[in-house]
Amino acid sequence: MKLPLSYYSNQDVLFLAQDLLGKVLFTEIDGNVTAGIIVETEAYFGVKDKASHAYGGRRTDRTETLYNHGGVSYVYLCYGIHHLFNVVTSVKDDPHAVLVRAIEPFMGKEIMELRRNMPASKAAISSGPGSAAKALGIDRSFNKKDLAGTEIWIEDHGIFYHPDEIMEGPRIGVAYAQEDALLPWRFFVKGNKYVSKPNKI
DNA sequence: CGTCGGATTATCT
DNA sequence: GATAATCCGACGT
Repeated sequence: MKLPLSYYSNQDVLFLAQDLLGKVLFTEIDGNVTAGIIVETEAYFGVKDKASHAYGGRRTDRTETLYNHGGVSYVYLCYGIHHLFNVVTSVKDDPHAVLVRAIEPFMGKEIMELRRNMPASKAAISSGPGSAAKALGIDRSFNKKDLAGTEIWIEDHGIFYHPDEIMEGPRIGVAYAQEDALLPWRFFVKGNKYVSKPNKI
């Protein structure tokens, strides 16, 4: 069930960004397990992607996480408020990553409701990368964690979306990346209510 | 329903 | 000192 480390060493981040749709992201914090089905992702294409923190091979204290072998988490603070969770993929020194933008609550919904202070029936509880991370209790202490470990991991529950159900479009909030902002590297499940807006191409 | 702008801080220049 | 892979409450329609 738990995805092996070898899963993340695939060097095709565009494939993995789509393949992660339907996989289930778990966290365990102080004995509290929460999990959500991944329904929206974005691919960040390493050193060649102007929207990537590792564009041009940039290495800083923050981006060093991205240069790990695939299968670790990359969590950073955005706009001073929001924690964004990424899956580092590919091999060591090839800094590809997949941003998890939305999840569908799957386990521990009551805990998510407390963390988000809203009912799980509301799509906003885990729609958008900042909200999804908060629902799962992810903060910067989850940076550089082994995704085959016991604090945060991803399982395959055989949830499969037909290719017709997987939509693609430009990534969100990356206008600064110029021509790379137009690349259709955002993937989401058609019609799923937890997908963040805009949920059309 | 849609649009607008303030929040809040690690990180980089 | 400026920026940022965003969110949410306030307001107008």
